[in-house]
Amino acid sequence: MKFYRHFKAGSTVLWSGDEMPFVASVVAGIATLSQTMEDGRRQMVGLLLPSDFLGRPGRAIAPYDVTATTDLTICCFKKKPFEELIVSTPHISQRLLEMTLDELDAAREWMLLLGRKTAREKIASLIAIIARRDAALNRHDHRNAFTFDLPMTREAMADYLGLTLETVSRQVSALKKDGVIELSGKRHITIPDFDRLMDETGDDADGGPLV
Amino acid sequence: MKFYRHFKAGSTVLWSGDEMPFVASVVAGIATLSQTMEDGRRQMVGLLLPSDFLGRPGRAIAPYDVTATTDLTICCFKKKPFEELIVSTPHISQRLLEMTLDELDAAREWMLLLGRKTAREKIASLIAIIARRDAALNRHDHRNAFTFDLPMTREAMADYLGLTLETVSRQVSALKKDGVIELSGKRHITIPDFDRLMDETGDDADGGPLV
DNA sequence: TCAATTCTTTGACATGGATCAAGGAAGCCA
DNA sequence: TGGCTTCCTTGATCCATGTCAAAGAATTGA
Repeated sequence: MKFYRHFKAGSTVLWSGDEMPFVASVVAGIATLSQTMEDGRRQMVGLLLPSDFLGRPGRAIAPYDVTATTDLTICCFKKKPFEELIVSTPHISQRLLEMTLDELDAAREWMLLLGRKTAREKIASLIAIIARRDAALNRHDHRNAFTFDLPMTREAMADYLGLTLETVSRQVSALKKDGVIELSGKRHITIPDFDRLMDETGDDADGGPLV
Repeated sequence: MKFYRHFKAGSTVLWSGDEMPFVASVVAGIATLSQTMEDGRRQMVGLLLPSDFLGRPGRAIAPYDVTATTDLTICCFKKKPFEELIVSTPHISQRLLEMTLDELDAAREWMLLLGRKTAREKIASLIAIIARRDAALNRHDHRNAFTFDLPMTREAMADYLGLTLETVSRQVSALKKDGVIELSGKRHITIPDFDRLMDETGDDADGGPLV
């Protein structure tokens, strides 16, 4: 009923439209959900981190492409027994509800970004989200300068933000030139002043992204 | 524990940041969820139709502006007793989970629209969504020409689609000029050929929006 | 009936980001 | 070591959409 699967960084877990006889939970690594239009335009619509849930009780077909962006381990449950488990164990659907509501909030924050932010604000927002997540994981203090790696290519950033990779590259360079971020290599970022970065995101000082 | 509230079309149900001591269910009418940036840029992030749920167990502060776009009736439950109800009645959180997953799918479809579609595709998509909903409500057949009213102003369409109202107006005029839609007055639309409209949305023939 | 208001259309122009194109830098493996 | 390959940067140019402005419908209320 329960088994593990591993995927190499860059490989595809599921294609949109695939049969999907299980639900799963991310154990380690990062996966993305994305949609692709017929002519190749692609938009990332979700990010799965460890403990996040993949699939949906009562749905047999994957609605999105699922890609491993890092090496990935997921824990799969056959759908039938899982659906029975949900009915018999009320606590599970309550927990699932909590997680889904969090994802919905994240999706809506993201809609504001996609619909209304400038390219520069989009980049600053993404860097702030990643920085904040990293800070939470590693118990850094937001207020001090700190350093982390971007876990994605410029192209993946573009797919996330609804931009082209050229625009991503240009705006990252611009933020660097303006001293908002420091870059060493292509992926390694230092943020000298987190408040300065936040000013560039366009978000209110208070009600920033909920992710 | 349970009480009804009414709102006039155009009035605000809640401001983002408001205290929100209840959860609610839409009984009649349409409400929208939107976010506004400090400089006034606004993005609609959700649409509440009858039977949709508003609020979240375990959250006291509204994260979005909620606006009645038509006359609106909602049925409110005090939060405390509702939270107890969820724990004691497993079926409710299962139902809530279903609804939230549907909203999440809709939000992700919308993210593709916001991030990657052209203005023309956005307008066509919105008209198709409204048309499809109307067809479902009134048991029309998609295949024949049919007619309905846009339930929103050009400005609301712009907030929905991440465009300006001028661009909305221009693209509606363009679709009219090209014979994809017919307009009488500002809001009354006839679709002579639904497939033709679908071609303009940029969506695959099959896996169209799930809403 | 005539303002006054709100909603919408249309035009002229500006611009942010896309597109097209070239080349640099880093990693990989023979 | 050197040549692939992948990823990234930068420049030149174009165009879709935004911005600013004016005026045309439709609706409302006096």
